[in-house]
Amino acid sequence: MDKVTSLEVAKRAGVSQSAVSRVFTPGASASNKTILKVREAAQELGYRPNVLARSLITGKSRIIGLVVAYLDNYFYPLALEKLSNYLQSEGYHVLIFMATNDTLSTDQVIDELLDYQVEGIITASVGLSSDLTARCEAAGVPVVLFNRSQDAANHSAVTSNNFSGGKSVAEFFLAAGHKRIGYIGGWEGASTQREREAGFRSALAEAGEALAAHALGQFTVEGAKKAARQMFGESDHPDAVFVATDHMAFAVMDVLRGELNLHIPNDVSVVGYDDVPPASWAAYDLSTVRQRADVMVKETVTLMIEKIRNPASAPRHIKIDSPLIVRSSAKIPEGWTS
Amino acid sequence: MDKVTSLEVAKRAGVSQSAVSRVFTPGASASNKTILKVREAAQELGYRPNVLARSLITGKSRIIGLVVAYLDNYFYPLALEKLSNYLQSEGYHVLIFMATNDTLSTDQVIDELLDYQVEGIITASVGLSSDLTARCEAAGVPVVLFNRSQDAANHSAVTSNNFSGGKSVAEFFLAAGHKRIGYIGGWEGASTQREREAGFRSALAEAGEALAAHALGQFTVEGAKKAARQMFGESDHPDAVFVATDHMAFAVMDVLRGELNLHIPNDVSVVGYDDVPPASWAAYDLSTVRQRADVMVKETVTLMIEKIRNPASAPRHIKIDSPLIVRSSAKIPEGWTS
DNA sequence: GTAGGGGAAGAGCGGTGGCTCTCCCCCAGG
DNA sequence: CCTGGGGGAGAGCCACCGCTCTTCCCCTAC
Repeated sequence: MDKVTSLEVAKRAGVSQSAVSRVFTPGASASNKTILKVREAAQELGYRPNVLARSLITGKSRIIGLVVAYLDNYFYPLALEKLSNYLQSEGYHVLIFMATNDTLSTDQVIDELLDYQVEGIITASVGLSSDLTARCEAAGVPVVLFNRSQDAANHSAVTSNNFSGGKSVAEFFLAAGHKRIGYIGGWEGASTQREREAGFRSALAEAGEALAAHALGQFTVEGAKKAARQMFGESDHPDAVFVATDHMAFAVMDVLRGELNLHIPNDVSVVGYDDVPPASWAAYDLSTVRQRADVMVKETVTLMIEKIRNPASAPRHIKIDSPLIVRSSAKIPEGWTS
Repeated sequence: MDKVTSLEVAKRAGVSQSAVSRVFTPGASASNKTILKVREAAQELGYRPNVLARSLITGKSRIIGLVVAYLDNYFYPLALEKLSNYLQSEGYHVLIFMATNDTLSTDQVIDELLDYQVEGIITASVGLSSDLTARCEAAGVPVVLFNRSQDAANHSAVTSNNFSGGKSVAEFFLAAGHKRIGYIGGWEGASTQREREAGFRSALAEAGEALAAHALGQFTVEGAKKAARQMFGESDHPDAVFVATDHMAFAVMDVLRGELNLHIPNDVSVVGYDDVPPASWAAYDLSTVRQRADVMVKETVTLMIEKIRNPASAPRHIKIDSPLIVRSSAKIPEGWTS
């Protein structure tokens, strides 16, 4: 019933097996007559080349491994969708692996990935041990980090410009006249968290201001709620807060409005980061820094393909500009443009 | 630098290549001494078996193809995450394909999937042409539909019990005393849409009521908004509406509250379907029918594995009970329990 | 006659698995 | 006690999975 091989097609078409192979290999030459005969026989038998067998000999699996940690932040599914589409259009396919965020499981997951002879690995919001990096390097498998960077290691990475993104939020708050400014971050292990905070603090410092309150929400809804309750529980609470991801910002807004009876933006301005779809929904209408997933994905794939074609190419860290999207969750400075 | 083969390991360990193979094959026998020598040599060389080569001869790729259409409904990323995790724990890996919702591209996508010698195909919210079904059948690749069913074809499928889910929403509305009841659906091609509506209508009919308003939102935010504006633009608008997915329900709520100044649930009761995370966020607090993704995934994988082990096993359609989750977006009937 | 296009043949790619062969252990018989 | 034969575990050999690619050869066209 199953498994039609090129040999059977060859027999039926009355040619050699290698002729069949040539017909199905893009760069190869065959006479029109042979092509016709072979295609017809293949059609009749329902033959399609076995990609696995092909990749065994060519050494190219056309598979890209993708390692993802959280899918609960809406940004990642969206990125995944675009990534998969884009790679598909380039003739690659995506083998997906979920990783919890401890290094142990990540390492194991990447080992399994390597077993599948993937041509490259893209990790989304996942850190890599240097040991692992070495193994990928040794196996000649390029790695590109998506939305995460690592200083020490020589990986390629694509992120939004988190530092300048954080900075622009601070400038926005300052221009609106806010004085008590808070920050609710994610998790110290994440480069995105660190850089957003650093950019935010740096712009405050330039203006001679300092952070009035600081907390970490671990990128979770519960963590963010807890941070918000603590930061806004007292009467001298901040009048503006930058939350490191939209996902957490929604939770913060829910606490401010639903539990603490604070009005947004009159009592508190809230700004997030990511610009996931719910940020534009009327119930939140969240001002936020937009991570342009499409651009990030495009750069990631480009970088990946470049490294596959030329393994010696130097690792690069690409930072995508991330514009501030102004909506109604934060006080808008007089005469604010752009 | 790369590509350590079993032969090299064999040389270093001073054994035959097949001995190396045996050490890395679960069921095979080898002496402790050999195992030790081989493991050591493999360690030193960084050897891992080539899964592709293995699957070429065993005929088992341990790859499951996953076809997904929309990742913009939050339900799917969540399901995908669980699915991938669960399959991983069973020793399978997921090759992911995005499909737009026309049959043409789906067919092409599945062809490519078949090229990778996948052992099974799971489609999430995607319909299959019968021609395609036949080809999968012919190739001996089982197909399981996730969150979609197809009457005619003999596929296995796992869905929530959409009919009874829709029914329970109608009963809930009726118990609360609603008289003008509307429905905003998805897209007629989707079995989920049809069954939810059928269940909803059937419970109304049993009570001697009929649908006061009906519209389709195509499962998109824009479509749902348009439907809502149209349905609630006049003064004799419905006082309760069932929206076929949470995703659309949020958009409907935004329009009702933000554009039409209607109060929820005083002026209009809204109930959704899915129970995605934002449904429990305070800004929406949406009453909805819960699709238990974890149970659905578990059943899907179980079914898949059963069909892989025993290709002759009869196709089954498993329906998962879906409870109504009562929150504040709809009037709660007096003395309502469960 | 020579050049060149295109088909056939065969050697792998990195493994697996059946078959054979060896070696060792154990037991029975002299 | 020593020796020989039977049996089983474990290692080696080799064919093969389905395809690509190089080499070689043939046939055609100029």
